[in-house]
Amino acid sequence: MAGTSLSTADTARAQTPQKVASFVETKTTQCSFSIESILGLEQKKDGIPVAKPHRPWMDTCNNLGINLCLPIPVISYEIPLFHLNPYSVPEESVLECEKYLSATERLSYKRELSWYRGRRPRTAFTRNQIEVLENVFRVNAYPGIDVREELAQKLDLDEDRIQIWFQNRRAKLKRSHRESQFLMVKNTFPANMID
Amino acid sequence: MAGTSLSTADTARAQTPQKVASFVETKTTQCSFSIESILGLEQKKDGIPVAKPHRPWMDTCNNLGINLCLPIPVISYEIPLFHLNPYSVPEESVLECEKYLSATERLSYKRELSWYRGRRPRTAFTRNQIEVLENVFRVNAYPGIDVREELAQKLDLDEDRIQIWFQNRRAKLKRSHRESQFLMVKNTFPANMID
DNA sequence: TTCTAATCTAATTCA
DNA sequence: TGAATTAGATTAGT
Repeated sequence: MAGTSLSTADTARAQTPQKVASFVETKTTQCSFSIESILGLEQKKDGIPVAKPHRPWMDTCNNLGINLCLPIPVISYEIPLFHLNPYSVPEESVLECEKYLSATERLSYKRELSWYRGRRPRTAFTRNQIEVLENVFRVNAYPGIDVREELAQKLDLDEDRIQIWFQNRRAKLKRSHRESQFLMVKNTFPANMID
Repeated sequence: MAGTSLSTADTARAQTPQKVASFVETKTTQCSFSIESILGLEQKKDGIPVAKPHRPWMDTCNNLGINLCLPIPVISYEIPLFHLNPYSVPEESVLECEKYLSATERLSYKRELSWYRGRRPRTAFTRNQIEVLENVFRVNAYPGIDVREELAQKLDLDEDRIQIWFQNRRAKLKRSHRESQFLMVKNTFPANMID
């Protein structure tokens, strides 16, 4: 059944199982490592190609009996099956079905599913919320708990969301600064030095 | 240059001067502004309607003198003009020039244009590179920095490209899983229930 | 058109 | 607190 999910491109690539060796041979010049060493590094898990998914939040949630009240019976019936192995299972496979839901149902369903997955549903800030947050950010990129609380109340958001938003906003600012600095340096030199 | 980190989208959002009241009054240490004053500062710029082409990457690039050494003289002449207002520039008009370029010139020009726009030129992985990446992916979908670095060296790619490739590959896997699950659900129930 | 590289952001982990 | 990283959603190039 899983095979049907693979695109033709994937299927085509899957037809060439053991050709890594040939590649390595052609690249003998700088071969101080072997693919085998990499492959050997991670032992597979029942054929599941995931060694270290780094998803700690799954640990605390994969034993909960959630989704008892999903809006659609069909789906509430399926989800417990997904529970068995979160890694090999498409957690959002059901999202495909959303097409057949009303807007309200879809939202509520998405929320349930996200919670089931152990991940906070992605917050969709409104235009106005972003606007206020940006304006505050221009003046103070490190608002204290009091400001955050006040913003939370005014914008009808959890204080946690405010906190996270500012963290990411600062990260974004830093990143852009870094990049512009980098480009600036780059541009002080002729193109043939960088290209 | 902090201002340049804000996209035009941010500017565009600044059009709902709402009352967020004076929450700052409760806090006196960090910031002595009121939200109103902050919002008041951002009453749109001049009369510019600010259309939004959604090019966030421009944030870090629209103030830099790039393309000082374009490979094609004709175009290197043109691009600095675009610089003045990247958002109001009709890219199609630039593409017009392509008709007068050879294939090689066109390619190199496109690359420069991408670079100018602040987007990295799309990397074209070779067959061998894809093959190795796929083989590693089957065993470990979440390679650490060490494996990525090693792959980068072996495949003559930036580590960043490796990282991005695995991200996109995981997304693709998820997508295909999602689809197969959807088909499974669909096949489990009569068509009239979901279609 | 399809596939996918590149980008952006919300969320999370860890030092 | 911030850097690194993940998922997920888009954008856009081939």
